[in-house]
Amino acid sequence: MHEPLLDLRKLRYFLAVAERLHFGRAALDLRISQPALSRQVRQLEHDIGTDLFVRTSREVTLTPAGEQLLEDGRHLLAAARRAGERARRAAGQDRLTVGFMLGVQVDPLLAAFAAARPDVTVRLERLRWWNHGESLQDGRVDVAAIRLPVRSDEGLRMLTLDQERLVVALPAGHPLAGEASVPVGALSGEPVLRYADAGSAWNAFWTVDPRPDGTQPASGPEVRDMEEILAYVRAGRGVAFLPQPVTAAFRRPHIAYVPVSGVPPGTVVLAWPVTERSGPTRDFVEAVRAAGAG
Amino acid sequence: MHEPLLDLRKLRYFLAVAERLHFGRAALDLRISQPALSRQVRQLEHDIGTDLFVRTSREVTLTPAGEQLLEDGRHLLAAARRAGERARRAAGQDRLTVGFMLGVQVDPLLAAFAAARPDVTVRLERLRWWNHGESLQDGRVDVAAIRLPVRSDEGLRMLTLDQERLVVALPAGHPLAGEASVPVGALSGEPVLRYADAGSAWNAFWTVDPRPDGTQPASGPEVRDMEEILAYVRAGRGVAFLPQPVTAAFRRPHIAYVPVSGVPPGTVVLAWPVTERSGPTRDFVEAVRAAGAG
DNA sequence: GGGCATTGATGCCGGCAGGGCATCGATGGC
DNA sequence: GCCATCGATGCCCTGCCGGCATCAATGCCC
Repeated sequence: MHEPLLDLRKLRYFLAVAERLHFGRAALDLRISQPALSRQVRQLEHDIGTDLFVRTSREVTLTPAGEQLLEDGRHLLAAARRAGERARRAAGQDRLTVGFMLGVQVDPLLAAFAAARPDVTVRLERLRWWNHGESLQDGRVDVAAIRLPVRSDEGLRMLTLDQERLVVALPAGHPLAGEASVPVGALSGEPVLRYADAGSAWNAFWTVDPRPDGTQPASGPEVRDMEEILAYVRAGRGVAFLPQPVTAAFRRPHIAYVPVSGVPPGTVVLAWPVTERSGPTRDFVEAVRAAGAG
Repeated sequence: MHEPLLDLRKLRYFLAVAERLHFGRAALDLRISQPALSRQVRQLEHDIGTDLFVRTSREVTLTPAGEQLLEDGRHLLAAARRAGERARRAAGQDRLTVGFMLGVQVDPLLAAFAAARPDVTVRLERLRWWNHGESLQDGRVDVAAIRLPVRSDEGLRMLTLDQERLVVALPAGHPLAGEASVPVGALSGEPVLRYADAGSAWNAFWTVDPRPDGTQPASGPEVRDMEEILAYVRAGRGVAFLPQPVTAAFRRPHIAYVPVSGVPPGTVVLAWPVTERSGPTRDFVEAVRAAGAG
């Protein structure tokens, strides 16, 4: 009884492959494995009833059907996002969704807003560094407390909330693990763990590059998950930098977090789309601004 | 890592509810259970981030967001179907998908076509009485060997292929089970099993109504599945009419199939959309027509 | 006003799809 | 001719979807 209706998730996978003409790269970007992607695309081809790619082990090409679907699929996906956004928008002015990143304290913000607009119901949504832009743009969240950097093309307005000290994750046995703080230059020989598919801006963030003292980060293994980072660190395969507040969520035996000196702090901002969506959004920003001043 | 992207299956479910404002009816129409439907709609509401219905146990109403999504969703779903169709269409003229219903022999048709157009690759797709129209319209199949009736608004051209004798499924212990054939009038007292959500035309088909001898079919339990039919028949709870060729797929102990006399035969037709899609479609029809004449 | 029918929600379970890891096979490049 | 690249395949495991049974809320009717 199952419907062979077009599946937007598979369509999104297809588009990723079609735009890069490369399964491995597309899989990285989609944050799934290459085999999973291959299979999903195959299934899409079966659902539609025609091949979309010509695959050789050296090259991936679009079939005519693929070309057509690349064109239509982009519009379809955009229309789907718009539909969700418009529905949310129609829901009215008595609700507000606030995004936040791990470790960012939102309760003061919520308290300030609740005082100003007790009539508005607030929902919370956890964001990741790689999806905050999309979430704000398509209206899944109205306003979010996130870490810099943000891409300039994301169309966000921002208000600085806080500064976060940077710490380094070291294995407990590391010579520097006991220090009260460690200058970044002392870590220049250590390979730095990086997220596999971060853009250059986020890569710079994770590796603390450039560094005020001119030292260069050594490139370490690529990871895809915080637990992977911790496993590498514990094994002595590398170190990782992260904002101090997130460490609370990842206290582990054999892992030490040591504040890093000689680097600028990270910045937490309140961000919202330039295309202001709801009255509550503006009120939230204003309430936070006022509370910050007071 | 899961995407909260709009899911078209859930959207289709939502539309069914939104148009009927009734979960139970919509579930019947979608051929899933009411609990499953309720949950899918709930999940859609969670994905989008806002309620779509106001539910009381007496009435279901759309929220403003629901109204909006009803409007946009229809277009989105239509666009999705079109996208699939256009992709198939772009695939070119060297492939043809042939639909068929259970029990219809397609090999002569395929043989005739293979002789005429050996260059075309043929795919087969099994159709059901309740989805053949959609499949032909959105191009999932190019041409299909199906049973009448078809709805006149389905925009199909047709060519008669065959006539099928009607048989009745009886429990093996039934007094008429041993007969070589049974007049339809002899069955007028028996409750007739019917599909739960068939339109009136198909309902008439399953119940053999009206009957040439003027007898009236008695209404029996509604079923949703051929196996349910057989279970009912075996239990003596009712009888069911079906075209003789489909019985081959459902031979079972304790079930007897007896030809029915005094009723017109069923008709198998080759059907294709008036908006002729591919050259191969026309060639297929022509090959079948020619073979039928020969 | 109390039983009853209607209707959507919930608990529980089984099957399957989707994703991950390890590995294979094909294809160019050096 | 070896090797690197890259998509496909085998195997497993988890989570989701759907089904059945049942519950809870709400009008209706006598």
